[in-house]
Amino acid sequence: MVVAVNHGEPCLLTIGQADTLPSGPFALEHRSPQSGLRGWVEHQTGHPLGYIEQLYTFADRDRVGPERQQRVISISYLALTRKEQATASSTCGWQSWYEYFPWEDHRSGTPPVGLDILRARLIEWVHGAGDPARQRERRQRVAIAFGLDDRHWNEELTLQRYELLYEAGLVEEASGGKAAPPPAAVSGKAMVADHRRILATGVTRLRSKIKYRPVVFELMRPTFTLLQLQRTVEALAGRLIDKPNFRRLVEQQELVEETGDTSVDTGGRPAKLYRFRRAVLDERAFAGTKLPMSRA
Amino acid sequence: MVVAVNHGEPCLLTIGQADTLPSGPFALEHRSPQSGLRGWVEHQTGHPLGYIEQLYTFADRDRVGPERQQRVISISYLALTRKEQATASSTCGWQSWYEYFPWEDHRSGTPPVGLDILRARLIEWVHGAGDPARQRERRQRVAIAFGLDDRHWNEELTLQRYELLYEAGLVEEASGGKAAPPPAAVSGKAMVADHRRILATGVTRLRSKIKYRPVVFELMRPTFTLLQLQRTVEALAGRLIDKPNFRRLVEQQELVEETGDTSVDTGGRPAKLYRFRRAVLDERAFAGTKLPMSRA
DNA sequence: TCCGATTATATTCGATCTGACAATAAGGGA
DNA sequence: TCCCTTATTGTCAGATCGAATATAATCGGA
Repeated sequence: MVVAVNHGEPCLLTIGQADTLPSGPFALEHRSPQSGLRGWVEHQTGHPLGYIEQLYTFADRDRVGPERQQRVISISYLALTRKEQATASSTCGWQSWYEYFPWEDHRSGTPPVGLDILRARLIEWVHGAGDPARQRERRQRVAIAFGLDDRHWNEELTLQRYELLYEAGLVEEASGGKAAPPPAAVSGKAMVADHRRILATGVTRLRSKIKYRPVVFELMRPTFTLLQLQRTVEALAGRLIDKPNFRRLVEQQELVEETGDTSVDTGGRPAKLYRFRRAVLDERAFAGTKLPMSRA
Repeated sequence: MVVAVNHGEPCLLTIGQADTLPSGPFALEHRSPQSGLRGWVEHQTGHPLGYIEQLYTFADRDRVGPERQQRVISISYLALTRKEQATASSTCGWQSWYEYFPWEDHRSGTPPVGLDILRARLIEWVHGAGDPARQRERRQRVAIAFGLDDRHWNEELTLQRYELLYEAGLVEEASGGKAAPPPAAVSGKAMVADHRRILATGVTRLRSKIKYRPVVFELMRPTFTLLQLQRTVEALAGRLIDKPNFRRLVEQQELVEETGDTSVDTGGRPAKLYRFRRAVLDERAFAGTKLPMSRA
């Protein structure tokens, strides 16, 4: 799963009909899967991968279907890069990840269209459970994941939300029969096999990671304004954050330093340009970073 | 990596000469590696594994040595259980994990014996680097990981500390030549292959996880006092925490409920017995938990 | 039975952090 | 010059956290 953010949209490198994550068997010529992945993607996109993290290893039998009895082991990775110049080729392209998870984008301030439809269908599913105990359990899981009652929307629950929708048969991949899922504009674009689940895993991981590790900078150009940085974080988190508070945290942690230049991009007062202080990668690679996004 | 805590010591299930983590190939009869692991351990210890989490998948070539050209894929897991009755058999036993990492146990209030020796040897290693730039970089890594200068000791850096010691040739596994490592009382008991590194990975993961997920309870008996709970957390974290603050956080998060009984274990006022509120596993499985251990 | 040792439990206080909001600064364009 | 837009700085109240203090209950021995 290769991620970049451009023009405020979190993008995803896909192959095929934009329904497949880049993948492939890795040969003995690579010392590790990581280096194999790195070489493959750098060759395809022409841009180096700044950050690679292992996501999860799937080794379940029957993962690729009940007919094959051989076990397939898939190691999934999350990689961050920058989408620049001519990277899209005939074999791969970039897609906004909210095409696959329309309900995850809360940056407009109001809930995305279709979220209420999903909530209603989920409530139906809750009532479809047999005994009351199971109903209560389903009801609570939906309430937490989708912010029912007066709960806050928690953007880190992407994976749990996808799993609930899958269980309720509300995404196309869950073709166990039952009722038809809502239209794609509501339930999102499907992917092959369990790729969309891997994607949800990556989104969840990334959304929690940006809060305590300085990984956002892998997605930024060498110099940037604080608002650009904020927009990138918002793109990943899928929600708006307070501008002054964001600046305060970034500055007091000394994550960035001024270049001295300013940018006059869009109308308004010119913004100072900053660069990431590479030094903190040593200082704070473990030490931790904070972002202002606890509740609300 | 199977972990339990008994009598305030974090213990580890080992096989062989207490230098090997339980492991083995898994067969097609298991639906997933998880279920294979669960069955294996439950058969050995007679106690169910409460919690299993995937740690990391190693797929590097040459991992088992340069002679074998076949790639070995190892998926490592972290499992929590309780050490009860007759679990130790002839094939496996429990070891305190601080036997492998003596420098990680700061529960006495003072730094463990031998930590200063390691620090001194690490400084030697820093000076052994060729150019000054590399020296500075090593120096900073050591300072962060081992709390040099006036930095706080960060108990979550177990893995980074082990990797530094390995790089500096101060643990037995790093037999790349060079000087002999310090005695085992200082540098800890070695394990076969990279098992000690996996262990360090698990310790790091667990120490950070207990701060935001209610996993400690998998290590507790059905009822317990708040001090027992605190001692368990301290055993994992390797440091002492403030009693009133610990109680406050546990109570205000409604993680536990009183049973009505009291315990008269050691002298002093009887302590109320509590049980874990299973309900929060649904409520807060994602929502998060907090423990009072930010800084020193 | 009284006292002190020991541990449990409850409370307080101040420093810090955080979220929400307001105010001022610096450009561009009509 | 006025106004619109964005950048940047500042304020303030509530929540949180770490540290320390105060009170309660039991046991064992004098």
